[in-house]
Amino acid sequence: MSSDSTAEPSRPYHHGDLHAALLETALDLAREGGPAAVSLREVTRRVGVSPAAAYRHVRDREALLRAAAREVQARMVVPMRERRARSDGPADAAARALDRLRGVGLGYIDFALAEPGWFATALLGAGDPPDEGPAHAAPFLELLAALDDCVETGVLSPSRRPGAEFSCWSAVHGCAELLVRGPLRGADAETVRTIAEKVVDDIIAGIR
Amino acid sequence: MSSDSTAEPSRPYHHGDLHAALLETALDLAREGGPAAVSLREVTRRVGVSPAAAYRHVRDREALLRAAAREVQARMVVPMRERRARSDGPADAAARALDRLRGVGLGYIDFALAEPGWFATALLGAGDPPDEGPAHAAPFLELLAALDDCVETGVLSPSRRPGAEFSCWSAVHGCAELLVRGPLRGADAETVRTIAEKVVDDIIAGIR
DNA sequence: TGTACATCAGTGAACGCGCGTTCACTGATGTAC
DNA sequence: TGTACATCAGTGAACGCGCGTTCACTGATGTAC
Repeated sequence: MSSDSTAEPSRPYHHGDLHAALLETALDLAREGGPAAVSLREVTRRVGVSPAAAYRHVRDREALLRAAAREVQARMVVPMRERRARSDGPADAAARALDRLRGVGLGYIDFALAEPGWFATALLGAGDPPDEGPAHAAPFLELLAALDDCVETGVLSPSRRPGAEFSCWSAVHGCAELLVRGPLRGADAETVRTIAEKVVDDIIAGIR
Repeated sequence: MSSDSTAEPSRPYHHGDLHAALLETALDLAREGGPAAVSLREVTRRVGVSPAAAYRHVRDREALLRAAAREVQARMVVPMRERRARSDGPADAAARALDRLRGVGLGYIDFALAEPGWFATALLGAGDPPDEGPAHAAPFLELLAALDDCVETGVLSPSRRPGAEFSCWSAVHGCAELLVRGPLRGADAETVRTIAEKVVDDIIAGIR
């Protein structure tokens, strides 16, 4: 038997883990309506707690939003890694490195298309607080690793490596904005796919 | 002698042209704080008119914001054209076409850096209202013309022309976001310049 | 094992804010005779 | 040229909204004796 009279299972004490619940709910709201939809009042309302309760676990609204952004960045990277793990790709290392780089780019764009609310939130994560490095967001690290892989396998000349991450990130991020918020929002799936692949292939050709 | 007792020069009747004043002030606010800073109350406050007065000239806040966005797009294109008019560039047509394409890309990024508030506003201009075509924003048209010029002068093979505008726009827009709001915001001017040029050159290399 | 106490997570009410939008109005302008 | 009238740009007050944040509090929990 539970120690609770009502049906709620295992709430150690007051709420259990309100901090986690706030973060989870902030993610729900960001997913539905982007960062602007994340308000402390709506978050606490959904969790079933008074607005003031949030302040026991979170400095202010901005801190919660930044935490959510960091979590989104982490989730962005999951499909990229899965794609690579599946890897029914080519056998030789060079072609595989290239395929990986392509996968990072397409994974980024796919994520933006599948989760526009989260995508809009993610940018806020690379914030000013000193505890987080400047450009250490998870998807960016994934890109750096893929590029290094390309250099190691001879796909990319070492002399062309410096700054390549900025070109790749720019093209792929810009493409995502173009398709999600820009003039091409609402294009049909086939067009979207074509454009995404062309942008990724063009920038890879450009940095080589 | 003016017909006015106070020093105000030439106000034909009530305000003169409140519509223009509202738009101009909306642009000021967008410039200072991006689209979120454009509120009808603050606009009318600055113009010195009651909030309700705005509704004689503008359907609602969103309509004013869209009008401002369209105006920003138009202004974005001015420096690009000036740069081209100065044109102390190379003599032969092919190199000049390439230079023009480069100029459009760098002009886009420079504008974003110089006017981040306006830049953030511009995207809202390519809106759903049927009076405006979908992808007919001024900077985009400038890009199309530059690309066509490249094809005509033999810089770009006609077979590679289709879709090239999306690759270029993606790279350049993504770069602007990277530098203005993204992980590289706050980088020193020299770094910024280097990255902007590399991104533009890489994508041009990639589409050829 | 049982009781007194300290802790601190969550409450409820309130603060002050700014927003978009509406409404009946008023008063300056331009127009018809 | 002068007067009555219609127009309609701008007013002022109010509507209802949601927000972030604070405060003194209360009550459930864990702890010391």
